[in-house]
Amino acid sequence: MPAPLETTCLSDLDCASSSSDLPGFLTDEEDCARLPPPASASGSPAPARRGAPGNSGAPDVAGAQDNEQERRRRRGRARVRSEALLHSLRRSRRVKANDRERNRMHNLNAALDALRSVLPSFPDDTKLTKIETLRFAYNYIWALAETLRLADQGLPGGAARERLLPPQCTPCLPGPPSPTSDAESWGSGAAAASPLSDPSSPATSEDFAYGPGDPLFSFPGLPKDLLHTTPCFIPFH
DNA sequence: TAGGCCATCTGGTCCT
DNA sequence: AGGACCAGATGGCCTA
Repeated sequence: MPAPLETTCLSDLDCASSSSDLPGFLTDEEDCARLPPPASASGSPAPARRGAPGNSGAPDVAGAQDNEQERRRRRGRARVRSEALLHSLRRSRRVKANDRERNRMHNLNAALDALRSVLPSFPDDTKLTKIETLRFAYNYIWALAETLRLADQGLPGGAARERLLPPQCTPCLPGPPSPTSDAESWGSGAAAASPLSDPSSPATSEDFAYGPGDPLFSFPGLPKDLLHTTPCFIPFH
C-alpha cells in the first residue's frame, strides 16, 4: 500500500487542458467526471459541529470523536488525491501513447502513399486501397523480376511467352507465388489460392491473385512484346 | 441500408 | 520504464 501522496490533485490541471478533441476520444473532462470529486472541491464537508444541538456526549468524549473524524476525513482526502494523481498519470501516458500510435499510423500511410506513387497509376485515378496497394506492388515486383530474368536469358518475346505461359495456361499469366503458405493471410477468394512455388509452373485461374482484365494485373512497364502477346498484360493508357 | 474502408483509441506484449 | 508494435473495438464516411 503506497503512502498517500501529498500533492495537489492533478486532475484539476488535466481537466483544464483539453488535450484532445478527436472523435471517440474520452476527454479529460469526461474522465474527470468519473473521478470522485476531490475533497477540496466537493463542497467543503460540514464543519465539525462542536457543541451543535443534539450532541449529547460529554465535552472530552466529543472532542476525541471530532479528532478521530477529522483524521478520517484527512485520510480520505489524501486517498482521493493519490488516486486522482495515479489516474491522471495513467491518463497522461495513454494520451502520449495515443499520439505515438497516431504518428506511427501516419508514417505507415505515408509509406503506402510512397509505394502508390511508384506503382503504375490508373486512368480513372482511383486510389488503391491499402490491401490493393500491397497486392499490386507484390505482383508488380514479381512481374518486373520475371521480365529481368527472361531478359537475362536472352529470350525473345515469343520464347519468353512460352516460358511464362505453359500451353495449359492460356488465359492469363500466372500470378506471383504467394508470399506465404498461409493462403488465408494473403487474401480471400481467388487471391487465397494455393501458392505457386514456381511462377512458370502450370497454373489455373485459381492460382491468380487477379484475373484477366483486372487493372491490378496490368503492368505498363513490361516489354512491349510481352504486353502485346500476353493477354493478361493490358496495355496501359 | 449493408458492407467496405479508414482513422483512432485502447490494452497487451515485446524490446531496448 | 518507456517506446514500438499489434490486434480488437468503435464510429464515421462512402458507395452500390
